[in-house]
Amino acid sequence: MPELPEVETVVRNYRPLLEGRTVAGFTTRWPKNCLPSAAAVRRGIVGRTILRVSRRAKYIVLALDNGAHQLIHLRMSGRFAWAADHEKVETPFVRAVWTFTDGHALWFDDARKFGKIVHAPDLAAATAHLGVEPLDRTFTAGRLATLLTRRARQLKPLLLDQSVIAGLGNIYVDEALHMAGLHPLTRSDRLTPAQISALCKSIRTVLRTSIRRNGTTFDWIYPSGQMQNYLKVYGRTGEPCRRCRTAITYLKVAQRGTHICPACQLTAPR
DNA sequence: CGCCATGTTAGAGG
DNA sequence: TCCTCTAACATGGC
Repeated sequence: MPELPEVETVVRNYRPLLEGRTVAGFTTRWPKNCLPSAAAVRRGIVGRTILRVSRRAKYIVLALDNGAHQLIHLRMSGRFAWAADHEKVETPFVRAVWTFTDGHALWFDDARKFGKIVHAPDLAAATAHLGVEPLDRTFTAGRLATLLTRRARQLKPLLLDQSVIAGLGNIYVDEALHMAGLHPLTRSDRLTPAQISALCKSIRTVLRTSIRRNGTTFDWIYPSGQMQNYLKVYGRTGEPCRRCRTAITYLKVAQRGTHICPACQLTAPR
């Protein structure tokens, strides 16, 4: 389910539910998801009060009252469910449950079991591998130019690399490249300053637009998003480009399904 | 059955 | 050292 806009939407929805609540218990039915271990995750959060809920890249960050943090990554199919006062909400693929001292509960449902729950005594260390936040004010055309030019990589996989830019995923990279008129196989060190500037602007616009629409909804995993109705290329193979009416084509780039308008995104590969 | 999937990472090979 | 590609994780939907 999650790229940056979807995770941001989850954070905004769950912030008022979680902040100020104290964890009474934590159980997991898939211990492999817990890092460094299920015991460490449980010990790290039971008895703690959640002070703040925020987001770093695609991680949901719970700031605890002892200075430690818990990070949750939804990966492909993770989602939260909320149970009011002692209510039973047995979702289909429950992998973990947090219970709170007032009887409420948070459920982590994750069909594919790729999601991660991480105990982080040191938040900075736990997130040190992550690159720049694309919606941060430090993400400028100049900064992007440095990131692109210091390497000679295919543009799309570079934008998906979380250690370079943190938060973009398959949908929004395709959307941003289309908006900027760039082919996903363009070499990262061969963009003109104007193209880099356009790409920077497109990334920020696409992400902000999606957050405004509560993210993209494809299936039961992530309800209530509206961005799927506004996508320009992702999932639109064979349909006409909204700009030039040329049929959207599908290709594989770095093993990921990729959607482009072959007329609007003509920049030379290699 | 075969192929697809909003993510990430380890390992092989050039 | 850097880059690219494959396989793997595990499961559901079409």
